[in-house]
Amino acid sequence: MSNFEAFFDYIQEISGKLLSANDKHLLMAHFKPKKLRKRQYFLQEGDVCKYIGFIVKGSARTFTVDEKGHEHILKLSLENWWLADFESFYLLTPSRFNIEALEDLEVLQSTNAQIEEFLKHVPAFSAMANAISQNYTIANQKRMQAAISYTAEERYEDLIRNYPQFLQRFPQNMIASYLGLSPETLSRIKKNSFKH
Amino acid sequence: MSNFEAFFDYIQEISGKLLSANDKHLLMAHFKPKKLRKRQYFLQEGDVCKYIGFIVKGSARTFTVDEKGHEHILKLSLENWWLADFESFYLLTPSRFNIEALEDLEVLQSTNAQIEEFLKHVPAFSAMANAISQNYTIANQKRMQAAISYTAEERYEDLIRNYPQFLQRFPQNMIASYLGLSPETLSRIKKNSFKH
DNA sequence: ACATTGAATTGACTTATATCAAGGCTATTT
DNA sequence: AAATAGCCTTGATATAAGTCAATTCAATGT
Repeated sequence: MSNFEAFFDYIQEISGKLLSANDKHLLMAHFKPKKLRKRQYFLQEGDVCKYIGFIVKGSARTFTVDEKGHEHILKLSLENWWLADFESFYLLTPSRFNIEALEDLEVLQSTNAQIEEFLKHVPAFSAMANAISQNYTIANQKRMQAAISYTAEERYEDLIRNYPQFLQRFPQNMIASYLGLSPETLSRIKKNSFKH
Repeated sequence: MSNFEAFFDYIQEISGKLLSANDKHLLMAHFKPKKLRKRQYFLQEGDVCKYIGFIVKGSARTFTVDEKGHEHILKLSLENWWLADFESFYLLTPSRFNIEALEDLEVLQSTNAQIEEFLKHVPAFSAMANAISQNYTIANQKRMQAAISYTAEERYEDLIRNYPQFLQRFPQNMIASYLGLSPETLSRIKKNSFKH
C-alpha cells in the first residue's frame, strides 16, 4: 500500500535506521488506515484519545472551547506529523481537546499499547521516537519563548519563518487563533507590516 | 556520596526500575558534582550548552534578554529537575538563553555524549528518559494552552495550582516574568483576586 | 549599625489587543 | 444561477496590560 511507503520512508529518514521486512509487516499489521472528511472529528472533548495517528494526507487542528464559547487552537497539523492529545493518549484520561480535520484527512492509527510494542521490538521506531521527542522539546521551547516574550506582530513573523506552509494551508482566522490573537488583530498586523 | 543517593532514588522512582551496583558506579564516574553560588551562571547566551545538570539542591532560571534589555524567564527550575537549554544541548548550537542560579545551586552534570552512553547501557536511565519525555510533553501542552487561551489572572491561578512551591521559592517579579507579565500587573492581579 | 540595593506596591497615563458591528468578497451548495 | 455561509477587512469603542515614576519596606553588604 502506497500509504505505508511514505510512512516507512519517514521512519527511516528521521531515525537514521532501516526497517526490516519483518518490521514493516509488524507496522502494517497494527497501524490501521483511517479516512476522515473535512470537519469530521478525530477526537472529541471528554473522550479518551485512544489512537495516535500519523498524517499521510490532509490537515487538522487541535483546539479547546472556553466558557465563553471561544475556540483556541493549540496545534495545527500537516502531513508527516503525529496527531493525538498526548496527555490523554499517555495517561488514558478524558481529553480537554477536540481534534478536527481541516481538510480531508488520511491517517495511519494505532493504540498506546501497540506503540509500546513497537518501541520494544522495532529499533528504527524507538530511534524515531527519541528523535521526535528532541524535536518536540526544541519546538516547544521556541514556541513558549515566543508566547511570553514576543509581541503579536513578532509572533506572526516567527510563524512565517518557521511554518510558511501554514499560510498556504490554513485560513487566516485559524492562524490567528493558533497565535492567540483575534482574527481582526491579525488582519491589522498584516496591513501594517507592509509599512515596515 | 549523599548527593548521588537522591539522584539514584529519583531515577529508580521515575523509571520504575532498579539500578544495579554497576549502573551506579557508571553514573558516579560520569556525573560530576558542581556547585554554583547564587547569581552565578550555569550557561551564558552565545555559549554551547555542553552540560546537562540534575539539580540536587537550589534553584535556577532560564531567560532571554530582548533588544530593549527586558528579561523574559522561560523556565524556573528546582530540585530533581534537569537543567539545560535542550536545543543547544542536543544540537550543540550556541544558546539564546542564560541560565542563572537563583539560590546556591548543586547539580550533577554530564555531557550529551555521556548521556547517549547511559541511554544505551543503563536500562533504568533510558526508561527514565522516556518517562520524562512524556511528562515534559504533557506539561508543555498545558503551559502552551494557558499562554494562548488564558487571561493573565487565569495563568496566575493555574500556576498556584500546578506549582505552588514557586510562590515560596521565587520572588514575585520572577514569577511575573515567567507568566509573561510585568511585575506591576502581577501585583495588581494579586490585590484584585482578594475581591473574588 | 549604616548605607545600599532590590522588591513590592500604587497612581497616572499610554499602548496593544479585544470586542462589536457592518460590508464586501469568495467559495460552496443546491 | 441563486443562495448561503464563511472569511476578511475596516471603523469605532472598550478593556487589559504595559510603562513610567514615586514611595515604602525588607534584605544585603561593608
